[in-house]
Amino acid sequence: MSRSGADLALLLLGGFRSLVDAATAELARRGYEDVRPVHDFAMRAITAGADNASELGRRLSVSKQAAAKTIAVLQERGYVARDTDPRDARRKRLHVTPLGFEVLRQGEAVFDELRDQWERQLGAAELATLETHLATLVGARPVRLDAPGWIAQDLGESV
Amino acid sequence: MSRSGADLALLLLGGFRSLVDAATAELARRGYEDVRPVHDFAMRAITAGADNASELGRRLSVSKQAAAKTIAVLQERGYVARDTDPRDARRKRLHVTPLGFEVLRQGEAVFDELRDQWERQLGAAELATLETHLATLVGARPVRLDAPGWIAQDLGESV
DNA sequence: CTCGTTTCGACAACCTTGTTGTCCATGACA
DNA sequence: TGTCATGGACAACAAGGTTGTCGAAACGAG
Repeated sequence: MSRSGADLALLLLGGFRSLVDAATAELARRGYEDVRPVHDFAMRAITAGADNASELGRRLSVSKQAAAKTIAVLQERGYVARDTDPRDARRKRLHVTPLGFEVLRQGEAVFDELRDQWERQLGAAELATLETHLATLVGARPVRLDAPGWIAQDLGESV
Repeated sequence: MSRSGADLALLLLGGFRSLVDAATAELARRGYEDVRPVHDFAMRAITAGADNASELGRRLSVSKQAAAKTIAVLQERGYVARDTDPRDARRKRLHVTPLGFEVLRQGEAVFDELRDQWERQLGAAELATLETHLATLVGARPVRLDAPGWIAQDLGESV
């Protein structure tokens, strides 16, 4: 019974959403409400060296204005902080706060737990195979997490 | 090398986006630009019996106002048409036009071609296994395609 | 040293896809 | 007939993104 291509797309989306929805819920349960993937993604980029809004925008493939808005939210929640750069007065150096790191750590743990759960359902070897195959198909293309409503914009067809 | 849970989520998202982006591009190439997944989804629901805005909203788990906006777009493009219901003057009966059906048909074909491509890369049996496993993990939960920016809102963590 | 160019950050206006709230016309029913 | 439910339209607003503009600071060439 060969499934249709549209079904396959739906399966992938469904898998992703299952994971993500569960993770979001668990994070909220642990006291980190309002944590969004974009936030996590941004914090990782900041940790990795994107210490100003313009650079963060570039790394996330988003306009610097959008990056600035994300930063504003993160800052408001206390996940990142900014101070002026003594060497370049135009910049405000960004860094992730201990609280921000805690969110990152917990988020990772939650996702790993979910993966373990799937592993118990499918078996370690099976899940590993599935991952390998997906990796083959997806390739090394970086995944962008931006673009609000992209699901509605890009999801081209038949899904 | 056990991958992390976050990577798994990213793989799923990546797979989905690969498919969808390719399909959108191909559809555009065939002359159907600006076709969005939501449109396809909505047309299917209309075909399946959601012949008015309120009902469509319910089926798509979206407010009737949002459904009405989608309908307005579809109508403008000529994919659906509306006429008054002779038995209930409050209603405007919806139906998909031949052009709309053509879009649906082509969209399906595009997705199937993409699936075939993956099948050639992985082998029929392997892809079937992958699909079966995903289906197991995802369960029968219907996938909602709504919520603008849900990716940014729900993607909870670590992804 | 000064002038032009580039870069950062902020502000404003606008788009898109949702959401609620409100309202009227119509239909269903007691 | 009077009351209540429903469909559709309109308005106001939210979230996330975009582009355009602009001032301040830095850099580099004369």
